[in-house]
Amino acid sequence: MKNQEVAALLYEIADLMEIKGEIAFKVIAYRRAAQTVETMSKDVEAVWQEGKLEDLQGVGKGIAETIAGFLEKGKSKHLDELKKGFPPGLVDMLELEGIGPKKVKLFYEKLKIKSIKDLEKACKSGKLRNVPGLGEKTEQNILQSIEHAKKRGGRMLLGYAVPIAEQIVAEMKKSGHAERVNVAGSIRRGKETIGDIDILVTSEKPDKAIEFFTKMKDVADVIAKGPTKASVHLHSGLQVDLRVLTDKEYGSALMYFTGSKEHNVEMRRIAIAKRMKLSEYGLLKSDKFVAGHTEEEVYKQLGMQFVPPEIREMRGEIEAAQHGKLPKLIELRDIRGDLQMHTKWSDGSNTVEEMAQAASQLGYQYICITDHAGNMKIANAMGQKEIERQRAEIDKINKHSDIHILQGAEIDIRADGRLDVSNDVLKKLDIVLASLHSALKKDNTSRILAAMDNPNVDIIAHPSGRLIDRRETVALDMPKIIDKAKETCTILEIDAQPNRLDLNDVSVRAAVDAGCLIAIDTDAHAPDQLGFMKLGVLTARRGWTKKEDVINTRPLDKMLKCLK
DNA sequence: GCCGTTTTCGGCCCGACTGTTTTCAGTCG
Repeated sequence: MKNQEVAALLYEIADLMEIKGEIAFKVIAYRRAAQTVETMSKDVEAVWQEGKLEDLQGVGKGIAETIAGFLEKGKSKHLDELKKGFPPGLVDMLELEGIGPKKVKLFYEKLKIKSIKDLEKACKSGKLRNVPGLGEKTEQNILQSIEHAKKRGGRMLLGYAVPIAEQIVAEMKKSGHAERVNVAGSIRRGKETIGDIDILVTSEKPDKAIEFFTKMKDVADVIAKGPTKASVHLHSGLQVDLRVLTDKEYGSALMYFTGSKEHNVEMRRIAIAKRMKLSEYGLLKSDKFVAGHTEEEVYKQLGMQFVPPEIREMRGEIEAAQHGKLPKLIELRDIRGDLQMHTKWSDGSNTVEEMAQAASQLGYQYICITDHAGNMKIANAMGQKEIERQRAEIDKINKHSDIHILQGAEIDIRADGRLDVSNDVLKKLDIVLASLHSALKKDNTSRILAAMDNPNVDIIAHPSGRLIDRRETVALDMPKIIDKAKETCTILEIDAQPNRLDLNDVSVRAAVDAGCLIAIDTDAHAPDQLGFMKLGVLTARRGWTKKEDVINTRPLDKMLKCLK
């Protein structure tokens, strides 16, 4: 699949056109097309071969030609033309807070600044202040942006941001200056990584709320502070935005602040088509307030179903909501068990009994202990004798446990596609998870296909093998894997570890659409990691997953019937 | 450059905040 490459090409063209001073709508057009290609499940190359590029949303004659040229020749004439006369470091400057295309252009033309490094030097030597429109304050702000960029080094994992956001919500509630307090933004949408934290509050005393917010103990510096809105950096480098509103406009503001931006833009467009106006202050018809107290009422007034935050990504949710065809998404409370976790028998930090007790407190009916088995010494994998001893232990605990414990194992798929444990041993386990851990460059797709053909393999664990902050998705033919999963009745997993979330949202959706069954597991290596389940459910929801698509929403007997 | 329940031409989301300006451009979300 070359979708990501094509999207990157279109984004880069957009960035360069913007710096060049191209009219805004052209730039927007390229970004929209890039987004379509980036998030669609079909292979862009296949669409091109069918001659149907122009059927894609936001792709017309011009952009279709650009894409076709790129797919044909492996490089883009259009992009090469644009790059002429532009040093490669220019677009990097767009990553800095407070720097947009106009400033980049200005820096380059007036001061020959070609990179972030040049820019830093120019600020330190006070050269920027000589340019009309720029001043001393601008220099300081840019230096600070560069510092933050160095510190932050990209986006933060959802699983790490959620506790921080919850902490801030708790503080704001305790402050006495805010009545309703919510996390909005990409955290509310459950995106796997987040750029900043958005907090929304209603308050009778906005100035007090803002004051309290900008003086919280974790705040390192204040970026912006007005009567209704403020932004700060925490000591960790993370940016937090606060917006203060009245109760009346709470719903429309929550919508606005939740995003995605693209979803909001489309919603506003729909409002205009209906001769109304949508902003964070409500839905207005000739300046008369129509809706805004709740999100539900805004969607209703625009003739749509309520769209859950997790799917507000411009992936077809608007059309579905207009036709009343949104699925009822899975919820955390639907989960009845967790089918992947580790104990001291391999690389976990607690006993079977301790994990069972923790799971029991979450209200689960069953769990599956899936310690590593085979030859993976690095994960302290169990041998055949240990598997038998573990079985005896589990049987013993099950006699007095209020939660049913299954014995499973996580088995490595070797470089040649064979499993690391013999079928005689696998047969005796309740559930077998197979997954890639090593030799990730070697023909990953056929290794997974081979594993699925094994009648003992029930679940493919963390199928793509990615680690969000360290390792890219291994090269996989996901459509092939999904087809095979359907054919062999193999379950695909969403591993809910913060740095995995694997399958990701897009792949989950493709799998569910194809009729595959999903398991959402935490892969917990300690009791508190069982709480990652909510991240897995968020990812499933982002993939339009329903309760019935997920095997561990079923009671024990029905769940077992889903296995091979 | 794209697109059509207002349109095949003329629009394309909208408001807050900052820094530099004396009325606004640039940036952000």
